[in-house]
Amino acid sequence: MTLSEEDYIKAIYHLSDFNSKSVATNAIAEQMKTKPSSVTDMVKKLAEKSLVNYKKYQGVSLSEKGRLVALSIIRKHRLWEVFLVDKLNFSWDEVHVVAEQLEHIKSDALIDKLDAHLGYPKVDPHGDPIPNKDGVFTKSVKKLISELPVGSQGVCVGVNDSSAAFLKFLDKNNIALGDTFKILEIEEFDGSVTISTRSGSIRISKQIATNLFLEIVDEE
Amino acid sequence: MTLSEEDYIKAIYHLSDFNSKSVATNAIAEQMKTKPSSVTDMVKKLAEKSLVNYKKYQGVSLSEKGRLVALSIIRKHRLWEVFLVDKLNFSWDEVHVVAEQLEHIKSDALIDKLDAHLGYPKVDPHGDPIPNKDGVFTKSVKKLISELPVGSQGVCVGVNDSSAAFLKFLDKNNIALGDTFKILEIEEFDGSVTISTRSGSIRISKQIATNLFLEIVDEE
DNA sequence: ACAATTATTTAGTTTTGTCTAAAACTTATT
DNA sequence: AATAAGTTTTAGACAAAACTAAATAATTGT
Repeated sequence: MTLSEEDYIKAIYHLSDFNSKSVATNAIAEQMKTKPSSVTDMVKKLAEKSLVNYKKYQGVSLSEKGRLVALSIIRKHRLWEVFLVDKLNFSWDEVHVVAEQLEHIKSDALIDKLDAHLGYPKVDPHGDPIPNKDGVFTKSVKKLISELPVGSQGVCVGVNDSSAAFLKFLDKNNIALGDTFKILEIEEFDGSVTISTRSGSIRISKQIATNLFLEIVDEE
Repeated sequence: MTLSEEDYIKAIYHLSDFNSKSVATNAIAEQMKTKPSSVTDMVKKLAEKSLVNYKKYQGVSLSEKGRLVALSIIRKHRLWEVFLVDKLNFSWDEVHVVAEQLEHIKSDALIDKLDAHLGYPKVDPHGDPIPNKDGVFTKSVKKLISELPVGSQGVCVGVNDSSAAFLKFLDKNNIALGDTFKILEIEEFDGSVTISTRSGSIRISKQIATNLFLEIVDEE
């Protein structure tokens, strides 16, 4: 597979909502920052290799084979992201660009050994699940802390309120994107929530709980 | 720089004996497994970008700019090799192919952090020196153990005698390519040599000393 | 010194992935 | 149901990096 083919497969997979539903030529063109005519050409080529299902004017969907290719690229991307954050001390938000390059390195042995070296992680630094060798992975959902039951665990991946004041509060309380939290207790009375963080457990108000998103990986 | 351009620069650097001397079109074609006419085209392009000095029919040499590009690629290649062997437990001889891909990843931050993660290694698993950010590196030489004075230190990189018997002997004595040895003592009487290995020190006969190559990095 | 050999370059194609412009098809609107 | 608007495909071209075949320069042997 060429680099360009891999990028198209990945784009189609993302646009089809991680599923196999049909995607429009224009949508792919926009995603890939290219023109619709170029997309048509490439899609024909991918159809030749039976990586996608394609009928003129009817949109494109990944074949099973194509879906597995997409998942293997995503597996590589997310493992490299874990490596960059855990081992090389990159920050949460710097890793994507580099991982976009690393995901194209061709070596099964490399990925197996990297996986082992990282301790077989289940999620990447953004809380997204890492498919295994066979493309099996747990779905994840993004939810506000206030929507979750006691016992849930996930990676903090975003804020609703991006005001300076709120971000300052998070900083003060040692809460950063990429941190893993577990919900320990929910106070009926005022809706405040006790969560465990790396540095012990803290209680956050309902207001804060409705402004912090966690990425939750379903139990398997 | 494109991938192909980087590969040409690297080939020219190797063919010019890690120097800036002139290299023949045919030699490059052979190294790159391509045709001389393709080389001419690419060399013109590299000359445009003043990465090489080129006059028709006169061969090619790297410019200072080109030499620095070559050294930065080699730096990346060798750092990745150290990573693959030290961190991912690849064996000595499997790493080259993978490193050939990894060396093209574009990110200065990545290489800096990788270097730090590896503890700023001076040599790769084959005993070859790793250039620093500015392209400065210590020259290395390959010598038989029997040619070296007491105190020398280097990485075992090859054998003269590749008979099964000799290789079996090495295995039995826990000597493998990629190991670092130091010469502790040379016995005048019979030319036998005491060397330190990972698992203590051993004495090897003159015959063996004349059949094992070490890669020695000059003191700086 | 000149012919023969070898090395190098030129000229013209090929392939991959892109582009523009025009044509063909769908969908939405009235 | 007809047309307008939007989407997708076709046709023809281009740039990068390769190739083949032919032409030209350099080197070597006698």
